[in-house]
Amino acid sequence: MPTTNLDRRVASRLSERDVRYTSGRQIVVKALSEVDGPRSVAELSEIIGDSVPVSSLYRTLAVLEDAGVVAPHFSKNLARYELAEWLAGHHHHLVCVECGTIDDITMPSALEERVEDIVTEIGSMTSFSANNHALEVEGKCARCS
Amino acid sequence: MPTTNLDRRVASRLSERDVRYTSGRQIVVKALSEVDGPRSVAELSEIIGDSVPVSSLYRTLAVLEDAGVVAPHFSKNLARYELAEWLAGHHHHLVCVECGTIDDITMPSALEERVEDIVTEIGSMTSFSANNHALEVEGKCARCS
DNA sequence: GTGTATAATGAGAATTGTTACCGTTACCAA
DNA sequence: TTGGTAACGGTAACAATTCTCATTATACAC
Repeated sequence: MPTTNLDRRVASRLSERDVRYTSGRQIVVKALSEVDGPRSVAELSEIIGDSVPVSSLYRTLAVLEDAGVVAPHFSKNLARYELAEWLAGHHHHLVCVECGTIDDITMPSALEERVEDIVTEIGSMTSFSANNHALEVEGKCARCS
Repeated sequence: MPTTNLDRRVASRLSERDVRYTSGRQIVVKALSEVDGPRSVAELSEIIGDSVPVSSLYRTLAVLEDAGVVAPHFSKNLARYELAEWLAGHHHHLVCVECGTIDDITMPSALEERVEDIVTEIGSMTSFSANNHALEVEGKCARCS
């Protein structure tokens, strides 16, 4: 019984693929929607509690990734998941090289346009047809500085 | 006894830090210099053979990473290492969403400067101290288009 | 509703990549 | 040489992830 708008969008995506939107999966999607960056299984488990056991968390994330609902991000040998861009909006990442935490950053449109221009130029320089991009900024987060 | 130019540069970097450039370390650097992308420990071990045992490979890569000679790249829960940018040159990645291939791209300096400007502005917008960036361009490579 | 086939779940075992440990070996300086 | 320290290599420990399989929930046909 999807309630929020996000739930409805995810439900429709999953039903297209004959994948059930079970309560455990809803819990995971909700948890991901309430944080501001990719989260590891351990972090999600901390947030969610034991209503979704770890083994199910892994399976659920694999299913959601397969359906294009979440996207993985790897750092320091740890997979972190976030809602796919068609759900969460286009954004970039601030990656802390100290603690590995990743924060989302949505750039002002002026800045974003400049990134898009650069990507377009790369496309015209190469035989590569670009359709998306990800700018990862590495450095130290406020806590680690 | 470093022989190649690369060896000399690495040797000097390591000696600055009082880290020895042993033969095992030279073998690893040589192996990385002869491939065209990041390689995992398993892949390196395959290339190198058992002249450098796996446990030493891990330690060697950790030492070299610490000294800034190699840089890790994570995907699918696997660390892959490549020579650091000051040895291999700063570059970005073209990621093909069809076949998964990652190609390096070195951008013209004018374009690169524009990326750096954007990263600098992001830094000044946030409490994040940026020191590097990675622009991953997603799309279709020539073969898959 | 009831039955049935199938998808999803949950607990733990197994696997895999990585790190830690520790006795041995190689190197450098006196 | 010799003594001190860095590096090595084999193995055990570890942590993240995947697999297994018996159980439970769900959708669909009747």
